[in-house]
Amino acid sequence: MRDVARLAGVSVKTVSNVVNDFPHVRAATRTRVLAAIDELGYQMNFSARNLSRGRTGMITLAVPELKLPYFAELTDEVIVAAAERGYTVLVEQTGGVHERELEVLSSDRRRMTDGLVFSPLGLRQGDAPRLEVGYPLVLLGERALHGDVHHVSMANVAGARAVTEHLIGRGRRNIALIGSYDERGASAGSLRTQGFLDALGAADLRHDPARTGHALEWTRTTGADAMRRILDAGIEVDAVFGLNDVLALGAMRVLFERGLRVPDDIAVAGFDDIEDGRFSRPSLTTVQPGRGEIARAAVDLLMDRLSDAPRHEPGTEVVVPHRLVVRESTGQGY
Amino acid sequence: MRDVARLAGVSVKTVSNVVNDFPHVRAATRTRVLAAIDELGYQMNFSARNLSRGRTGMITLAVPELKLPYFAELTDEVIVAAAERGYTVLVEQTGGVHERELEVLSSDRRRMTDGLVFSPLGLRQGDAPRLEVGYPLVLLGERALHGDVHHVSMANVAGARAVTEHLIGRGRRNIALIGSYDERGASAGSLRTQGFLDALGAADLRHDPARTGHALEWTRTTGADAMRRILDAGIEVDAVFGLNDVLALGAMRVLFERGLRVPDDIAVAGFDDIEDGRFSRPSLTTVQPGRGEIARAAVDLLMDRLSDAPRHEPGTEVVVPHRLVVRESTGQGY
DNA sequence: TTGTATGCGTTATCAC
DNA sequence: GTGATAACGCATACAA
Repeated sequence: MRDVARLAGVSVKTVSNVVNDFPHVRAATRTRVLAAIDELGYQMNFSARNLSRGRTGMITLAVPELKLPYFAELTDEVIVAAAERGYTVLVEQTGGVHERELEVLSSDRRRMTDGLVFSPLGLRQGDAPRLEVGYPLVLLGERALHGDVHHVSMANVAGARAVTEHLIGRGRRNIALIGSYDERGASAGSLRTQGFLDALGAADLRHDPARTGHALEWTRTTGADAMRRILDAGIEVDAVFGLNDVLALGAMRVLFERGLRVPDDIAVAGFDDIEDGRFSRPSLTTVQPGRGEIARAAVDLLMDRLSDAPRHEPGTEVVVPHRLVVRESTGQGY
Repeated sequence: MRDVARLAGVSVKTVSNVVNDFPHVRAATRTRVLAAIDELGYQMNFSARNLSRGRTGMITLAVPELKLPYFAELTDEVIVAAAERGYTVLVEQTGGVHERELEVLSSDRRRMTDGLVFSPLGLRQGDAPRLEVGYPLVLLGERALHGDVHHVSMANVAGARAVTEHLIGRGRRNIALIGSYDERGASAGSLRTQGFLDALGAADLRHDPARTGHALEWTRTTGADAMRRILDAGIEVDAVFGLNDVLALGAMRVLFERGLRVPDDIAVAGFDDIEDGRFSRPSLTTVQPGRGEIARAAVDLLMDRLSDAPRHEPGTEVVVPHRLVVRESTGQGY
């Protein structure tokens, strides 16, 4: 930059002004500086700028696992949303493991960025104090965890209730629940379970715990395993609600292996609306949680906290509405 | 850090030495410094370190799209491999668009990191000069593009040939090819197409171009579209080779919609071994390209180029072996 | 509108 | 082994 200044016959300050296009620079001067920059092939040093400014222009996104389609699609959208605002995203994978989630909150790597968008899985009530971090943080999930942190949440209860009501409306009475694990707290799992139970209650149905297939991780494999356990127990089942799509897809695979027809014998529904569900056989009924809006809202909230004049109160919560997507897996047969 | 030094009664340099655990620090001094660090809750400023060291400890990974399962899984593994070596990954999405791929090579965002692992899609022969970048670069794909750049490639030709031979071995003679688009160059598409044609040639079979379903993007949607076009043309087909798994899954979905049985009427195979293929109905025969090894090799090569004493020659190529994975979609029926 | 001087927090180069 | 001091390259008061 010093060289550029010399060549253009101006001071470093002026070059800096041009590069950051400050308002008060004479057109002639600017042209001269730009020419010099071009001639010397000058490129700004970000480390120096970051040191001086005290900011990095990067944010961290922490998700359980990138290979889970929901988080891959979410990350995609967060990257795009951040890019629109001139920010770069650094992706962190926690595996949904409690210890590693806490670690992310205070890790060195996190400190290389200006803020964090965090999609936790294993965080518990007792972890609330750990969320008292000294940097901009936006949580993806329910607000129950901590009052002063920005939250972006999806309509977990309402969505699960809607899809369950849909199953009931299709005449199903013995609905298996795949994926439930920790009923306490405000995890997506417990909230969706809540919505599920609400719908059953409203229809005067009781949920037989034997029709619950637990799954610590939410993957196709664990969904398949849970489905197998339920079928092996010999309990009557005429529908399956997977707490997310991959669980449902894993379950559906097992139904196929056991020679059960979907939806004729057993209807299946999931949650998340990942792309696979549109092409599976049969295609999967699900809840579209508004992934795009979530990503955008999260980045917006973080940008707001990063700005020097935040508009949002601490602990702002944005709830994104859901949409029920009915497909073949709960259809009339095919 | 200055405060820490003062509290510990040592110089800044000594604190720096302790933090970077340099060899020559007396144990007593180290303890004292660590105590001071702890008491003051000192945390190092990365921007300052980066400026001083001239490195950032971050690398960029550029992929077409994160929501494509193959790249999601690849990114996952690259992040893990980089983390093992103390590096953080910054993910860039090119959409596979030529212009944006060129842009990534010289973008400001790229310059925030020490190097680039790049998985191009639309890069052409003529772009070779653009790969003459002044920073460590590792390309994922064939070496044809540029001689002096490190490459990590999968066994595209051999893998495609193996899976095609498998289809022929199952008695299939009229194999449709889904996804071929640009036959020139050394893209994954043209190489896999090559392997496909090699296998046919070796079996004295000819490929009817009418059985080729072009697809610019490789997604489930484009795979489905291509399959529809082939079926609508009324050409005889007893097998389908999707140039990757999502194309094959999209095609399989269409076969299902048309009432064709897989594999009885039409066998289907793909390439990539993404997780979906293990749970699809039927499960998908495919080629496992060694994704984990690719990620690790790429990061290793980049680390080597980043080190002050590189062991590898410029233009080193690592070829990762493939493995054929036979599943239901080419089985004996089910 | 533009220039000068100083600070940002570390690492590196020397002496000691 | 440890300390003083100069870069590192840019931003920002403040002065002109």
